[in-house]
Amino acid sequence: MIYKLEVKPTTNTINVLIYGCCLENKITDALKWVDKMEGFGCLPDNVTYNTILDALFKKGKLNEVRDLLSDMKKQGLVPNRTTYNILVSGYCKLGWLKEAMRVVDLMTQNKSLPDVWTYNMLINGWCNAGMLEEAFRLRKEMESLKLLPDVVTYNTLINRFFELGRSMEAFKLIDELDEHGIKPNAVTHNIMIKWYCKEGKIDKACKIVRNMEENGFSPDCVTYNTLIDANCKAGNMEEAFRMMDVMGRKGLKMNTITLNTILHTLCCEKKLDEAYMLLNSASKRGYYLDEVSYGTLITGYFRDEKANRALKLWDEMKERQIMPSTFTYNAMIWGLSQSGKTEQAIDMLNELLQSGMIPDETTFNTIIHGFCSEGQVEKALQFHNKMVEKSFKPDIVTCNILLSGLCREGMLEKALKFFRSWILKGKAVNSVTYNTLISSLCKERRLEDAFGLLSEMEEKKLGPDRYTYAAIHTALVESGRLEEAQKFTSIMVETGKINHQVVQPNTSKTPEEIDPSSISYSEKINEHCSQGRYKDALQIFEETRQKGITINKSTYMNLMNGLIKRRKSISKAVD
DNA sequence: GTAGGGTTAG
Repeated sequence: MIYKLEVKPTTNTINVLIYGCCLENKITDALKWVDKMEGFGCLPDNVTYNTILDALFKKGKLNEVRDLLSDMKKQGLVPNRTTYNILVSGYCKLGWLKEAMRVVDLMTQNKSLPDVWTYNMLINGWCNAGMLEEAFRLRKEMESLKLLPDVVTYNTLINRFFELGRSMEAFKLIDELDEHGIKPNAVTHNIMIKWYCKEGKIDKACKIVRNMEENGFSPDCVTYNTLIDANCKAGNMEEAFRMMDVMGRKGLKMNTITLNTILHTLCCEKKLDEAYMLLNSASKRGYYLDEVSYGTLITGYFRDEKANRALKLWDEMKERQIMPSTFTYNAMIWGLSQSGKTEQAIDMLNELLQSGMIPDETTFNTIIHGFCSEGQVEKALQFHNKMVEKSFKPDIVTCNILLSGLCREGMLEKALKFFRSWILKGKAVNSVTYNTLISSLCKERRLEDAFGLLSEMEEKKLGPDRYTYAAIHTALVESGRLEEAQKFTSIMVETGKINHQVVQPNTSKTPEEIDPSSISYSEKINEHCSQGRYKDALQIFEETRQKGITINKSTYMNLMNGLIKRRKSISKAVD
């Protein structure tokens, strides 16, 4: 007998569904549910709209954010504090801080006063823009409003100091946490772990993991993903594999980020076929692929000069309804211009704009660079001017790209003119800017002009460095001014601008050289992996461990690949 | 376990 359940979904039920859709990046489905609500006799509320607004903003779909906001108002709903905070967060992530501050004004006018969340997002926004003074000013302001900074405020600032390499100040803030009676949390530990990994001090990072456990936090997916990535980047495949294993044993599921880390590592090792196979089998194994997964492989193909494969993958991604971010558009634009297809790259830019996304500095700089590499400096300049009219703000990178393009095409005078007007506008330059011009002047034997720029560079404390040195030294030698060349060298060495480093030959031995039996073990493991018999592969690996035999790097990669693919069966066994 | 902040991948 079949009973028809007389249960009607409520707004809350559907909100949960919508939230789930957004988590899976299926915003179209989420919007369909909003339309279906009325049929179920319920209406969307603030939670409904806020959920989708946040997802849209996170995907950079600004046009759709505006549309949905007006729909919301048509429904008679008034934005609440969370709505405003979503807007603040969205604008901050785009780096549109003026707009973010405007939303704060708006919320104050509408009596939804900013809270600790609002301030934390603003502080993060200003931190990302590199304006720490403003971030600290906001922290003061929040204190005066009796909004006490919390562990998130501290984590934001600590992380930023680490990212800027100002670790002393970061550690000072960690001490300050304690003084204010705020307990560091798992994120605080993860931030420190990331810092040590970045410094190449993986042993210290592991010490923090132990501290973390002593403080009552168990390492989470972020912790392990950080360690896996750091070990992959350092070439410690054995340790990376071990971390993946530990992660699984602790009942933590590898996720998209773990997968993407391995995909990236495979691409770096030029194992593109294996990366592609992993990408294809991953969704069957219960992973969500995202645009990062595709973008990683697309970049891998472009780097390997397989532009057609890259383009095919781009189409495949679109077919799967996975929407590329500006970052991935930039990767496509970069790849196309590297393959001599800068005009096609411009088509990509138009597609980006049509889909309601916002290009960034990298987008424009990549195209300008593309024209320059094709030797079409005039086109690069035209494009630059056209984009400036459309409110593109050229940065130091734009300047350096154009200068190097002009110099390479022998248009040194035009380059110098551009440089002078750039400085007159009060825009920043760096050592790359000076080195570009100095080496071009040197090549044209205009040594006195080069020296002029050299002293200008020194006045601004931008150098000289080893590139400046090489350019000037070569020019002096080639002009037969040997005495000056020698004098120049000694001054550079004495002032510590350059050092005569002796490159140590790499004497480290491969596992095969240490133990010939490692070859046959590696081969056996590889064979099992290629046939999908990961269990057998792991068993042999266990044998090598017990016998103290080292296997080679590429075999570890195969094992890691296998662990990723086995995820579903592991989690089933645990569940 | 219905919405918003800080940490991991390119």
